[in-house]
Amino acid sequence: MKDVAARAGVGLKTVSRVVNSEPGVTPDTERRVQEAITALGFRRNDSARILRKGRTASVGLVLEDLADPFYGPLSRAVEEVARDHGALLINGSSAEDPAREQELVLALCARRVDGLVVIPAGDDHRYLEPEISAGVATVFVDRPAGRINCDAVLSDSFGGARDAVAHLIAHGHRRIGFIGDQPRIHTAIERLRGYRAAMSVAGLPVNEAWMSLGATDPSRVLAAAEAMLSGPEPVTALFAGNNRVTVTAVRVLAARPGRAALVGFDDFELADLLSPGVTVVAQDAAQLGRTAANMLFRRLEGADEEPRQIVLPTRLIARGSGEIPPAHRVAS
Amino acid sequence: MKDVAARAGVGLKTVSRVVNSEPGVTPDTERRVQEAITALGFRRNDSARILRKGRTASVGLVLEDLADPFYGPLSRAVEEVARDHGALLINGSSAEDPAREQELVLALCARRVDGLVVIPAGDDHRYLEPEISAGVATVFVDRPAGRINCDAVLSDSFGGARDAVAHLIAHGHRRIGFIGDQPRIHTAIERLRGYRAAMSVAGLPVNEAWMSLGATDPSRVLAAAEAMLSGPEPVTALFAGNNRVTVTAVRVLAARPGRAALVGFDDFELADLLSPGVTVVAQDAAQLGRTAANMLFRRLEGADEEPRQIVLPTRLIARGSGEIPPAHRVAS
DNA sequence: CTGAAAGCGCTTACAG
DNA sequence: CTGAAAGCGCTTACAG
Repeated sequence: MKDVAARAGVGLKTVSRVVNSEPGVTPDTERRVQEAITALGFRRNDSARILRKGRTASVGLVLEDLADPFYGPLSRAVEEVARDHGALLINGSSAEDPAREQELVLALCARRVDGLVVIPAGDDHRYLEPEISAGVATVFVDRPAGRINCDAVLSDSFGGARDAVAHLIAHGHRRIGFIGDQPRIHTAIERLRGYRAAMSVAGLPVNEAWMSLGATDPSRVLAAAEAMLSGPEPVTALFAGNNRVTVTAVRVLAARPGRAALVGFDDFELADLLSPGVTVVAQDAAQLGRTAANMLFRRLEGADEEPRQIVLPTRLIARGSGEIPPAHRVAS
Repeated sequence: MKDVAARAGVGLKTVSRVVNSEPGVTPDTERRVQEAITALGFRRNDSARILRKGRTASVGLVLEDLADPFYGPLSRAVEEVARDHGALLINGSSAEDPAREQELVLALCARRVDGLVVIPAGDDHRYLEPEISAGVATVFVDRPAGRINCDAVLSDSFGGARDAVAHLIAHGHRRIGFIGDQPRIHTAIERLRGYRAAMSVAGLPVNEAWMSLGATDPSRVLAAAEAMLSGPEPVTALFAGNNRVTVTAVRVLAARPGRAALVGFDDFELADLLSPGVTVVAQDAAQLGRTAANMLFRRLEGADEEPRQIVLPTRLIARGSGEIPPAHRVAS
């Protein structure tokens, strides 16, 4: 910039004005500055600008896994809102590891992102307190913050799970298995609660062997499903706690004779084209991201309300797999 | 930092040393500084650090659409490599709009990302020349740069398409339709070339009505597929130019009597569980991202070779849809 | 309409 | 082992 000013024979401030298209520069001066800019190949350094201005026009997004199809539309929605506000998106995957989540979040804070959208892996976010009081707006998505009071946008995991299980019960099932995410994760606990509530309302007993929380990698889910579908008290239906579990459950069931019923949490592409179509409790990932991002920018524009929690409804979509009746030898 | 130094009764440089855990500080001094840091809630401002150091430890990733399942694993792979090198990922979607691509790329350059991984939407990247000569390492992925000489990592679109179409021909098809992406996009042209090559090698005539390039939104693809499958010279098989097209083609075919054959470019989740399973030419999205990111960091570490183009092989996976013979009335 | 001075919060190069 | 000075490349607040 100094070189540009020298070459154009003007002051630094004038160059700054031209670069930012501020008013108050004669057309003639502007032309000289523009010429110097192209001649010297000048490119404004936004780091310096940021240092001076205080705002970085960037927001951080921390999620579990960029490669998970559930997070694609969510990220995209956050990005679009950020773009509308002239902000870039810096993001990273926690790989469901709380230590890595914290490392990422703090790295983002050190970069002075204006705000943070977090899909937490951990359940203790007190490490964020200094950052939040220093002014980093933060909104949690999909799962609430742990041990701090913070904005959050969630899906109705409890209600959705309850509806899913009630649906299976309405189709005659009495022995229903639940395979969910790790118990550290809020949605896993909520969906388990919903499962229990539906069973309890229907007056059905629950066997501990019908509930399995843990990692959602295929091998773990496969083992859990096989165990529930075999043994002395086999389940006649499965409720899968998220899209990763559902996909593996579909594979397990396709490979077995005498199909058990299945309802999955999260919709997924082509679920309707499988045979049978997969009945799901759908949540709107894009809407989740959009709502969170809007909340974030409202905070950034100075909204000074108490932290809020927004819960978005889920929707049961019947496609066939959830309407399969219990196998004959199992009918009550 | 000044406040911390004052409170601890030391110089600025000592605080800097503690913050960066550099050697040469007495344990006692260090303790005093640490105390001041926590008491004052000090958080290092990386913007200032970046301004001074020159390197931002961040790389930009510009892709078409974060929500497209093809880019999820690719992004994740780039992120992992960046993480191994201590860099963060800033990313954005071009939405297949060349102007938006350029806007994003230049915004990333103004932030002084160390390097750039670009899945281009446009076909003219001369706007990047000043940036590249200023030292921004750049690697293109999935599609090469246009009108500049730059590193690129591609899948073998031509070979993969040729194999796909040859596979259909080997199963008796003579009238084969190709539905691809917009002709501005390199992969669309290459896959069309592969289609033509396979037809030509087999001595089969090609009807212009059997080739349709354009947007990959469902309505356009649906119309194109319906047109090819109807009319005076209906095709008996479809070759879908990417995963978005394939998914719509699966829907179209499922809704029609007398199934046409289908081979898709790009593998996708659950392709094997559909009925019939969908035969695809698979490319390894994660490998594409990983290779590109490694290339980028090699450049950042000073590798000063000529720009290279790496082409990764594709793999045909037969699952049923590509092995359906032509309908009877159509057999030659 | 234009510019000189001060400063954003760090690090570098140097001296003690 | 420790620190004062200069500077990274911009913008802000002010004066002319």
